Amino acid sequence: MDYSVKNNDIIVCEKDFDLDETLDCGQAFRWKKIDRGYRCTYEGRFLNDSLTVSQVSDDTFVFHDVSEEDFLGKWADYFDFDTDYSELKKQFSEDETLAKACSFAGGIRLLRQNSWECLISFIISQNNNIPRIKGIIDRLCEHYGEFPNASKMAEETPDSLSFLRSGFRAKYLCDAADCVNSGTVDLNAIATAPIDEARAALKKIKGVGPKVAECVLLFGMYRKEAFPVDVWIKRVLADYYPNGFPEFINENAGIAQQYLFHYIRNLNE
DNA sequence: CGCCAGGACGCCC
DNA sequence: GGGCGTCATGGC
Repeated sequence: MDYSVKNNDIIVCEKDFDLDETLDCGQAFRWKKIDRGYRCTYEGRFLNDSLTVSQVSDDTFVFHDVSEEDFLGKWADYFDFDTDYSELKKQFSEDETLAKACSFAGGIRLLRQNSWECLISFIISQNNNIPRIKGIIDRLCEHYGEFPNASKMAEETPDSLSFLRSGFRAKYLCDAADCVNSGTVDLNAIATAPIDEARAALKKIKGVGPKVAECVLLFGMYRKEAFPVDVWIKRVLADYYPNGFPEFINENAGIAQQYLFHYIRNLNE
């Protein structure tokens, strides 16, 4: 990653990065499209932080009103600028289907998000659509003035969460808050635990099944080997990989999954 | 009106 | 252990 400081902004030159594809592909739900780019109102990976970022050309990005220290210490990490996606996609492209997926939506990057926020977000995501997921998370943040931590949410009951209009998921959110707040589920420990152990630990939370657990591992714990399988990916696996997913992808299967997901969903458009 | 949305649960056999 | 109805809510 190449960057320079200009007034109060950081100018980043980075290939294989598209803001729309990365911030609106269903891995994060709190980035809002505004006139000059995107804004995350309450928190990115970091409590009570905010950022406005915009893309001004194919490979040029402006991080507005950010100190060099904050950029290097927070946002460069959040946007995974240490990873060479060009090299990654080169590897992926040895596979025919993935080659197509990479050239279709090659600007997606895996965000390094907060694990707790991802847990809550993907519990909300079950049997739901993206606009409504965003709406529920909006109301959650608005209610507290920020994305609430587990301790705050543990004070709630399914009834007191009715303002969310999250339906049957409210009781799941309460259980998640209880588990994390009481220490029954230790997200930091899970983040570095062996992957199967981590999956089992997450699934102790009510409303967390295989798909949600995998999303929390991938999007909230940067476990790149995690591979969320939803109806779309099921379709990809059945149609293009009847003999199984290529093994050389395994350690980065989650990132490959992102390209495939975006590709298959837009295939008919 | 019915159908669907990046699923999980409970119950069935 | 796989198959299926059910679960709230809102957009189309």
